[in-house]
Amino acid sequence: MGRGRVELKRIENKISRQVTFSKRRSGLLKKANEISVLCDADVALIVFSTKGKLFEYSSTDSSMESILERYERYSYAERQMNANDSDPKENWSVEYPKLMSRIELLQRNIRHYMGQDLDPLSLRELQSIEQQIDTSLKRIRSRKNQLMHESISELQKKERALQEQNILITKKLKENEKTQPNSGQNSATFHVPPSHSHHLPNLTIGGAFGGMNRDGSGQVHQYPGSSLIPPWMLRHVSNEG
Amino acid sequence: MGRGRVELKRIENKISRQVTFSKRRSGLLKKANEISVLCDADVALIVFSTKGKLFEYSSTDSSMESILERYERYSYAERQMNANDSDPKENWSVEYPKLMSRIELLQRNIRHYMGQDLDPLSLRELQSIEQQIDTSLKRIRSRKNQLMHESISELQKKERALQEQNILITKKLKENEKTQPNSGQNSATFHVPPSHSHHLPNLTIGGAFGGMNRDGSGQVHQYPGSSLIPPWMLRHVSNEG
DNA sequence: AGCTATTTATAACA
DNA sequence: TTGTTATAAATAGCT
Repeated sequence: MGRGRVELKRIENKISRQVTFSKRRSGLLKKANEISVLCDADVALIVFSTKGKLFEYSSTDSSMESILERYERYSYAERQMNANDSDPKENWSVEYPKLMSRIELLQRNIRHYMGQDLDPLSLRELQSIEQQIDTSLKRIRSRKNQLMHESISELQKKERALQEQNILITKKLKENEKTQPNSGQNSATFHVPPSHSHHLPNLTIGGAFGGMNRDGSGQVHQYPGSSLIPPWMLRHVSNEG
Repeated sequence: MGRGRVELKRIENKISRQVTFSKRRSGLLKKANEISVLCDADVALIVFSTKGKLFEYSSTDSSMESILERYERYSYAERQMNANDSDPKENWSVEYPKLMSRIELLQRNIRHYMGQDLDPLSLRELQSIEQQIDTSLKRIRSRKNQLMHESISELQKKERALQEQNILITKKLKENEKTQPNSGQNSATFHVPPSHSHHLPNLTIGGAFGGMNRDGSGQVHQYPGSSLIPPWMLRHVSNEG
């Protein structure tokens, strides 16, 4: 919608990407709100910009947290559909305080890792946490470096492949011009055998660090024709009512 | 958009509400996908229909869970457990999965803060965690410095007090020796060694602690383990006196 | 931030 | 539901 079609791929120009983000974000939030009001649905929407800034929407009657909890419950139940322990109903008076205290402990831990609520801690404890976090930071940075290196290698590999492909195509082009000197420019344009472009697997360059899909499914949420219904949209689409 | 304006309020007709929900839902999901691809954003969208059916979308490189974790980290301060509800015995089957899923989430978070299980995280998520941890580290170091300052001040105060006491006692001793030169060794009972290393004014320990802010700006990057605190200082001294 | 020319989304209808 | 169509909305490219 706008002056000219837009390809469904990362906008490379930083400025226009940012502008588009701003505009579409407000559009998305608006639509999220509309469907929640019009159709009486609970909606939670979380958006992180490239720079890590958070934008969120949640329908009025349920706060974000309660929707997320509901989601967790839903997906946890789904995940645990198979593996069920012995009926925890029987020993709830043992389990419940246990779980609660565990949760409190974990939360306190996390707050400390986030540098919050440090006042009750002694120097010794602070030092211990400091050391732990310092180690984590090194690990995280190391992993980050690794990912970036991998990404760079991948891109370089693609680059080389493309160059080779270019050479091949150029060679073919010249051969064609020699064998069919009469056909002129047209032959050059159309005579690249399509099979060659398929020699190389999926050379999609564009998304920075693209190919780093880590969700394990290997599914790529990208579809050739933007008019088609993308695969992710088919999930959960079934008769409701 | 469509034939006629639409009021932003709940659609009363059940059928058309459902149709609208279905259409708008796919539209919303599509737009969520578009902004994530076009603008390189991380998006998580959760929609519950009136009947409680779940629909979800999350951008490619981050699974839903990891985006929610990131969200939790971001807005951690605001969240609390609703600890004391009605008797948990009644809705144990509701509470249990909730608690378990929460514990899992918290544990995953903690592992990430400890630099473990980083493999499933995307580059962007790693960066987000890195930033968070870096901030935490600064806060923790700042708090540590504050404690050490307090400790030093406290010690200096005590030192001054002891010095004054020392002088007083010495003076008294001399007076006693003048008025009662016979009593001799009695004074040894009250004798405080006058020459301590603490006599020296301006006890600066460790150097660079001056002007350290609570907010972590002006951070000194000390590495744990290398910057040692004198053992006598390790005990948290706030309650002395 | 505003302003259009266009593209999209979708409400009503079939 | 699914498809079609007339229209309302969203927004891409500029300023």
